[in-house]
Amino acid sequence: MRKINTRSFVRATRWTPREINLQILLNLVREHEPISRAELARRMKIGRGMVTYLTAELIAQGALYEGATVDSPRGRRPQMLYVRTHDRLVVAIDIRFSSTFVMLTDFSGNAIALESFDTIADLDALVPELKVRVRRMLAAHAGSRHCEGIGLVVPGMVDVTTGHVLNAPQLGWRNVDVRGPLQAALGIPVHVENAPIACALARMWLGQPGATVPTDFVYVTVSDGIGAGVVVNGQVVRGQTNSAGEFGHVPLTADGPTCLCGGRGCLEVYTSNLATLCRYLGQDFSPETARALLPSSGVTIAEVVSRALAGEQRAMDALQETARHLGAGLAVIIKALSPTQIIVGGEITEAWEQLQPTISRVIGERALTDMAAETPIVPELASVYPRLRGGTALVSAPLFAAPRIA
Amino acid sequence: MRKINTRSFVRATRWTPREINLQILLNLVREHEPISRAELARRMKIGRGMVTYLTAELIAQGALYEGATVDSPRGRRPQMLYVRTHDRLVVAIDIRFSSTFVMLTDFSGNAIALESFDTIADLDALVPELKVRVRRMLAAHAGSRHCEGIGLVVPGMVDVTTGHVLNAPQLGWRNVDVRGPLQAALGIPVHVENAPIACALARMWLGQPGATVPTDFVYVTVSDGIGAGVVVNGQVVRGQTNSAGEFGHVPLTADGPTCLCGGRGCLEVYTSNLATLCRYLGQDFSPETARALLPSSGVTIAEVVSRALAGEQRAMDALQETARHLGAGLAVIIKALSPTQIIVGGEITEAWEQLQPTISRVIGERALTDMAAETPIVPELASVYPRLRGGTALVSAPLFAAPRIA
DNA sequence: CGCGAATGTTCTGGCAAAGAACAAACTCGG
DNA sequence: CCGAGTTTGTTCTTTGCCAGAACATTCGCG
Repeated sequence: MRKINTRSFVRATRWTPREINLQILLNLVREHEPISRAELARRMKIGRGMVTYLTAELIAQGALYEGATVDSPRGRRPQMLYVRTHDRLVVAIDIRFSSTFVMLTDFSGNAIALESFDTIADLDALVPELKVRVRRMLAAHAGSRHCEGIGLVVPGMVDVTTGHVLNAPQLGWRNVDVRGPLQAALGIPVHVENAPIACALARMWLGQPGATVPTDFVYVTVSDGIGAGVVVNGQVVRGQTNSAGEFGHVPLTADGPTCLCGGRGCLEVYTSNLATLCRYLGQDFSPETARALLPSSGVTIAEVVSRALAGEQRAMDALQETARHLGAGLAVIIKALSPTQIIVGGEITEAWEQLQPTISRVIGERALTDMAAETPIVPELASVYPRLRGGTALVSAPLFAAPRIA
Repeated sequence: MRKINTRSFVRATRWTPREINLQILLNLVREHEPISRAELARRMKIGRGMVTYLTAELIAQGALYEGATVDSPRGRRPQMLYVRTHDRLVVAIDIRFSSTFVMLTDFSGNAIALESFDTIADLDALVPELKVRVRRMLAAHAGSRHCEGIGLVVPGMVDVTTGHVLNAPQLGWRNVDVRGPLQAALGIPVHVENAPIACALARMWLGQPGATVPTDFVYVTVSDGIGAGVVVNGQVVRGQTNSAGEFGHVPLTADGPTCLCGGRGCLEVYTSNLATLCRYLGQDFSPETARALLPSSGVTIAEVVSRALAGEQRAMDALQETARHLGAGLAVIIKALSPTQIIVGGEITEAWEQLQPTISRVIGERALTDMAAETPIVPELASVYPRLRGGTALVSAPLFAAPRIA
């Protein structure tokens, strides 16, 4: 039951049913391809004539294409329909604290080329560098295929309507317009988004065909900080100030270590990769020591995880302690939003088999109901490049989204 | 940007634009009444002919009625339209731990009659009692007006699709079907809802005409426990297990007092009325002492508030301590959801002038951004009967909600 | 009383949905 | 090899709503 916002609504016109049904049809093809017109007619409960009419428009637009006919037990052989994805390209860019990744993908997220370079935090230097790399990548691999957009994923708060990065502490950006210059340099539409939200969008829009796609879930990223992308009713929650989902700064204790945010005992000071590293190195966590430790020690979180998997007890203890606190944090999310599942991304998921029991135990101790205790906690390995998949989703998802009506 | 759920979608038909535009028009009248057809045509950017056509249907349905014509500077005098509310009745029922309230209201929430009785937790005794009272109330006050539904507000988790109360600890109800028997006894449609969500719905649907109606907010109820109704994008968030919004059991400290939920240091053990009473009486909080203290001491939260307002320092200290912890809890909500506002309901709002600075200070200390720190925290006094208004909204809101499409 | 201006109603055209009818393409059995 | 049966896909007709123009109504003002 949704309330109509009378200050900002979209009235229905004579073409509204068509828009809606075109979009439903497109999504049905997306999730069931290959699929025939007759099957679409059955699923949508409309006549086959209507399907012919609607698909003709989508084919003319270039959204769908007809494949080969296929065998059937009897009767005329159906002609299969597919979403046109392989010749529509996207450049996904993932800017992280140390490295920036640039990936060329097709519309369904399949990688075509990937490169990376040391992150340049200065925008005036970053934009030309990206321009050269994107141009080169497209020249080398695009061929006749067309690049439909750039998806830029940033570790920080973003206003997606303006494309401004409001606050990205890791890059030192505050209220920076990154979309404008990049779009001007490349002449390709640019979409900017916060990393955890982008990961959530990828999960929602680029799921494996046949997999059940959740519409109410939380994607928690564990890296230098803790972030979360919240999806409710198939829509991302941004909040008034584009700062929804900051579960990383929910306090677990009133008197814990001080966090970068100024608070004490935040989830982040116990479970971020920096916190895990400090714990492994036997240091108390503080923002300063963590930043200092990172380069001087030469140990990375990936190293700690692999040592733990190799049997080093000290590394495993540090990770298990992280898992305990992470379980407490996820329990807060479950109480707040009761999602159908929580997806956890980050390097520590490589040791998921070892950490999952600990996380589940803590959630079980703290959950309010049995059903809540059984909320699936699903890992997503860093090796599938969730952020870059998110960049692709930024460009492709709007073409499949429900039309805004009423 | 919303994803279409291909397993459960509503296809558009030839009548879909009509449904949508009828609903938009109805809501425009609701929020701007009195309003003329010509003004509606301007606001909806459609021809006056279309408005005549649509309003004729709504008038035939009994949703709108025509009022008097009204003066205008020049030209034909417009004929004003109104939503039919005064002769459509609702019985709102608020079941609380000690008392149950029954109120007869019209469709826009105006009270016609109110009575209360000691709560009967036994469903087999409660239903006949309610049957007698509702029948008597309608006979005495309804006249020729028709009662369109009953809105039942319950302190606990509810599955609104089945009308079952999943868990209401204050009443000792677990998975109880309350809608079925009540509907059978009275022959009137019954809607059941959790109290904080009902309060949120009232706020969203029965706001004062002209007031800005929020579509992203959280309603926090402070009574024997702490509950929250969460509204995102104009829709209530229920979560997978109908347990979203349980911010009362978010931990503020890892080693605080034990809560009824089994956890430690929950927001609720610091800020519920029971916790405030314990603090005022100089007792440490525990679930048992709280329940025991309540009847034996003879002091109620309302009494503590009035003593604090009368100048008793001990009472004010107890309330201020509650406000500090409440501020910490609201800061968690702000970080999680970044709502446009938070509404606080409960007896302690009577002392809002004194408590608000404390709450705002704590939020300001903990907020991540300046904008988040300025999130409006709005009190709603218990004297306006927020729960009963919620009961009315349960019945009236579905008739104004956006049609479900795609 | 006539003119302009605004509101509200009626009429006509165009277009998309709905469904029936038709064409196409295949299997299977005799 | 042919026709019956079956399923897919296309075409055609009907229906009903949106859209906009034309028309009717009702007021103020000179």
